[in-house]
Amino acid sequence: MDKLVVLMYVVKCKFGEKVEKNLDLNERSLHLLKMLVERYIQDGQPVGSRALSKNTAIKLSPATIRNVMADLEDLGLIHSPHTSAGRVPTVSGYRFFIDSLLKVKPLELKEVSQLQTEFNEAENTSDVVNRASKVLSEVTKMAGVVTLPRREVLCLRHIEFLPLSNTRVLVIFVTNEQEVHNRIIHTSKKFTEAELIQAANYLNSVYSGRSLASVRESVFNELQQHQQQVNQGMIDAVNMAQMAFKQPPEEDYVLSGETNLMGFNELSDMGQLKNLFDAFSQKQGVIHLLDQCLVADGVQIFIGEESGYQAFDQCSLVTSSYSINDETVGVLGVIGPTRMAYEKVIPFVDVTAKLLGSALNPK
Amino acid sequence: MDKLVVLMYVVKCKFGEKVEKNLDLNERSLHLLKMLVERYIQDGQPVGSRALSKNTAIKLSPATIRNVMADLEDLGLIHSPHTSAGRVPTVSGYRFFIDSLLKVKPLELKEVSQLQTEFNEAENTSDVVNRASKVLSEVTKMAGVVTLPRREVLCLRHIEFLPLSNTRVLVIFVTNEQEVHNRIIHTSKKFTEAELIQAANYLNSVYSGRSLASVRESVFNELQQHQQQVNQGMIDAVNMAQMAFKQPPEEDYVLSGETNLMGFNELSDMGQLKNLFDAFSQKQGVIHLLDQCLVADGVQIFIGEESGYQAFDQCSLVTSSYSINDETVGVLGVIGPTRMAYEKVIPFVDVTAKLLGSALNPK
DNA sequence: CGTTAGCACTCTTTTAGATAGAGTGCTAGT
DNA sequence: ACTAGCACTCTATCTAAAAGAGTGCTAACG
Repeated sequence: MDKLVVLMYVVKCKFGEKVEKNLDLNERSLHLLKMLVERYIQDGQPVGSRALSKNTAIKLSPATIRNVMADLEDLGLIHSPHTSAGRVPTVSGYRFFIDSLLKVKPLELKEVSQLQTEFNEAENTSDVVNRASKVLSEVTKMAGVVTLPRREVLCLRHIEFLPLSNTRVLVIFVTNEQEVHNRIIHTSKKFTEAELIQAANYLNSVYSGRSLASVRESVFNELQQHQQQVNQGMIDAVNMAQMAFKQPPEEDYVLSGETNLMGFNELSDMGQLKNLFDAFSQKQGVIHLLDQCLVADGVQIFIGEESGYQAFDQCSLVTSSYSINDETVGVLGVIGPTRMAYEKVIPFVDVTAKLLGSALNPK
Repeated sequence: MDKLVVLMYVVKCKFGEKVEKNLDLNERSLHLLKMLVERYIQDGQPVGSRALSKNTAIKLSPATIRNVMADLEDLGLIHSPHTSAGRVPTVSGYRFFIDSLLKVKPLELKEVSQLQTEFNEAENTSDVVNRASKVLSEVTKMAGVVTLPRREVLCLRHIEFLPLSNTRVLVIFVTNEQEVHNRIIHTSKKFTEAELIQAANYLNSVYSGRSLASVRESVFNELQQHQQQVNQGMIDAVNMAQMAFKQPPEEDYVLSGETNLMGFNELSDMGQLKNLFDAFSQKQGVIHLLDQCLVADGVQIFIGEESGYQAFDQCSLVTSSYSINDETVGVLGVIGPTRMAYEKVIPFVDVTAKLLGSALNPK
């Protein structure tokens, strides 16, 4: 194990203002809310005033607690399923809990190093990503998701062209030492095998070792400048490179442990569950959601409807972006019921993101 | 649309002997059984004697029908969930129904040609396979599965080596005109880039255009024969080829419409469903099951526990192998509840397999 | 002898009512 | 400001009863 990672939790605080505004939310109310949420996360049952009162840390009668709870309900932080049930946190309640009340405890060194070992043997990018996803799901017993690192920052190692039928050309390129990609382009004319080899040689000599993004840029500039250059072979090569790289990188993610979600009875409504799994297999909706986490640093959390994605209404998503060489290249996270052990999941997701980043870092 | 396909249903008949043995299974009983199964497949409710009696095609009193049903129950073909419910087909009942009673109706030409169009635009193998899987699930509203074609019969187009760190070498090879594969091998010594290029050139000149299976064989023979040959470069090349190809081809399949299975209430037990989906993501169990269908021609059916795979206990699997150039290379099928419309699914799976085969056929 | 009508019986499903339990809101008292 | 007490509401559980569906058996019929 080489690098240990500094833990830092940047949790977005949407409701920061609200704390100021509602002065009636005194120390005691907050503490009660915290107790209530923690209790609910533990048991999954609506928690009543009596239950809270029995809690050692609180020496108030149920009646008093009821008054406080009525206030919290007015503020929309908790909610009663029906008259004679206890209270349950609302989305706002969870939000407030996470942003202002939750004391996240960093992982122990031992746990971190154990996590680290999961990545040690991995050979290539997709292997690392798979392991990350698997670890996320296995540790949390929920679903783990990891987006593949953005291709932009990958480093071009080698490119090659093979002629297909007609004007189609198979482009194979290797990035990041050992990741093989391929795509098919349609050229303006039919090239011979020799021409293609020559073109590849040229591109390899000029662009090998540079990032895809910079290659794309250079290629574009070169086309602009040398529009009517003498060396047609070079133009052809650059042209083909542009076609190969201009296609938007297909975004994708790796999901593990989806089936864990079938165990939670808050997700046991078959219709909802079907929606969720449909979302998983269609992918684009989830990708869109994950992309939103790409911009922010640190851990980001979507609670229930906050994600704005119907299928995730009953779920929470705890994500963190991960970086290679200080450049953010992907997102990873955990998907589970809104009632999850945030205080454990948050630091875990954070650390895993850091570890994934350094595992992907070319030494 | 170029080729139309001859339909032929070779359905394995496990219970062929039983028909002979039980002489009491006269015409009438068989017809009644047929009615019962059809009715049950339609409604999903246990069917009673009265319901069958009302059926226009049968002019028997409920009492008589009850006697017959008692016989059928003794034979283990149908079964009563409890005293006052109707009867439901057992696995044996379904088996007998499918093997001996079912009149499968071929698809209409129109339907076949419409199916055909689904494959027309597909460019490469994985695209074709994906479409096949999607079609299977969308038409049947159940889950569709297609194994990737066995690599053995693929034709080697091009091979290339790239040096990695230490003695590791990245092998890229193209099969079947445009399918790109890659793997990493560990060589006995460190090769220079020039050596690797030379090795690739040699292999390309000798083996290009041959099937992977034959390449593997030749490579093996060559190593045996020329053990102490002068040309070390050639030995190295052949050696690397062997390492690249010896690894067993990773079998895989494409699954679509799994979520359709969440809609059936015979599969609505969350525990069972979880098992099923776990099986889908672990893959090997399903692959093993599908491999069993690779040997037989035509449509094969596993009903409920017949598959011998716990997770599929509540499901039936209707499969057919598919072939390229008369060589069987893969399996495709439909997964759904045992109560499915076999008379439609069977011909559909059959035709789809034929179409997939011809879509994959290099012209 | 095969078929049918009749009937008692069994089992599930539905409905209803009663009861217990949990928790609340309100009021009055400390 | 807090608490005790109490009436009230709603859910969950249990019981009993009734309805419905279907069977198995027996005896009668052509």
